[in-house]
Amino acid sequence: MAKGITRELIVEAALGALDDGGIDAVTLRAVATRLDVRAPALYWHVRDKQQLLDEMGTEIQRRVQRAVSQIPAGTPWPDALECYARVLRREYLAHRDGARTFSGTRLTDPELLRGQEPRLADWVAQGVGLVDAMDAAELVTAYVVGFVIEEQERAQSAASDPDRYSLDVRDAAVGPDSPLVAASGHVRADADARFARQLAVLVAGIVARVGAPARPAAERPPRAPSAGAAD
Amino acid sequence: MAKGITRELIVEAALGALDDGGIDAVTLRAVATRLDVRAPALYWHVRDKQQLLDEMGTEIQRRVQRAVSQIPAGTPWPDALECYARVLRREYLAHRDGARTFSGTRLTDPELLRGQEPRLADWVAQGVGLVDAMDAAELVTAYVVGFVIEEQERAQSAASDPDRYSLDVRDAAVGPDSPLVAASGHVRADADARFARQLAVLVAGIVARVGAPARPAAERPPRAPSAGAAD
DNA sequence: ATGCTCCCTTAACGTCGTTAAGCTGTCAAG
DNA sequence: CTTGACAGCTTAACGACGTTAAGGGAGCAT
Repeated sequence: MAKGITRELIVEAALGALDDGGIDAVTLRAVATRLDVRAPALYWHVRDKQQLLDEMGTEIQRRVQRAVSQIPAGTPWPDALECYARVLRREYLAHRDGARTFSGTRLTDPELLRGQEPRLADWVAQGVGLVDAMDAAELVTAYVVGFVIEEQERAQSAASDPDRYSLDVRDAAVGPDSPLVAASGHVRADADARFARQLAVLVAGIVARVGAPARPAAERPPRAPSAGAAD
Repeated sequence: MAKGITRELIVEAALGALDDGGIDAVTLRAVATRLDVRAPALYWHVRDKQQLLDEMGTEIQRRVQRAVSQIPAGTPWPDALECYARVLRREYLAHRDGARTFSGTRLTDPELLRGQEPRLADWVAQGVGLVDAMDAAELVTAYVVGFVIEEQERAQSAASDPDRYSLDVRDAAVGPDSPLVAASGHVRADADARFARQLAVLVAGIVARVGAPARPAAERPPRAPSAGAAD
């Protein structure tokens, strides 16, 4: 890899290190090595490690917004909201420890705030109040963050200690006196199904509060778009 | 502080260090100093730092369960669910970086699993299916985790950099071309009110899905209990 | 007295984020 | 063509971290 470091390359290398070894592997030395450079060189482009982490979170947020901006204007807002949730989960799941690493990061790019305007305008045009729209987005965001944190923690634990989340071990730990707790471990579906179910419940609650959109809803909510395209 | 270290004392000291300086201040040396002991002494009682963190998360979870177990049996499940959410948020907020630190920790005490049995039995007796009950608890848990992570991150950023979340700075960053985004920063209520609103929407969605409980609901959901009492 | 076990100590290793100081190339001004 | 400035990287080093190795000393059973 040739020299000529930029902040974007550093973020990219850091995301690569994250994917390979999780958050503990994102060290300045490791990132620098990926760029064929010594660790202090990074300080020319980045104030400190915290800023690098913020920059990583901001980049992920940019990808989320890029995907969400592909949802056609006029899409009934409950469908758009669900689509946003799926996109957010997908981008978090795409990187090891993604939810822990990227959630609650301070955005470094005001463009990401401005980019919310068209969607917000679309929702208001559909009759959603500003407070309701914010509550809806915040509610869904918080849910996705919490869900994926748990999901990735579980997946990582299962990888490092296969016994940890096996049903047999769980049954033994629970013991014979708690049949419902024991059974609850067995009806646990795969994460995709649970996420879809719970998200539907959540959105239904929001619709009940705000009122269904004026336009007729599409038959099926749109799939999560994959990438690219301007706003 | 006299000698005679125990695992419980270590966890207590670690929680103290967490409150004083946040997650970065929870070092084995700092915890040991609080107990008037050298860092390697901790390794006699704890396998490694990860186990200490797990033990801290487990202790918090124990406190949550202790508080939740005070909700009287027969309480309509939507009220109990809301109460659980408030208790969880309160316990997370009680410690700096609480949500980040305690969420997704591997529980070290199977008693915490068994302790869910009475509540689960109560809900099933009220006509809630097992899958619905798990979805409800998981949904609420994920929401609280995500909400409080954001809440604490914001509070901490505001403390270290007062400009960061001021409305003036935000307005300047957003610029004049995004009136809705700008306005959305101004209608943002305090965290308690937002949490209450969003939680009500969430629980309403779950009730709509599961069906209201057979018994008549109490007029007001019970307050979050404060501490103590056996199961 | 002897040895055993528990609990703690000192010393040290390797790695981390970060800073200081200096080297090297590019490029504009003289 | 020389000179100086400056961007962009280097090596060296600091203190703090998690963790391990080795050993010391109190208490107690033999």
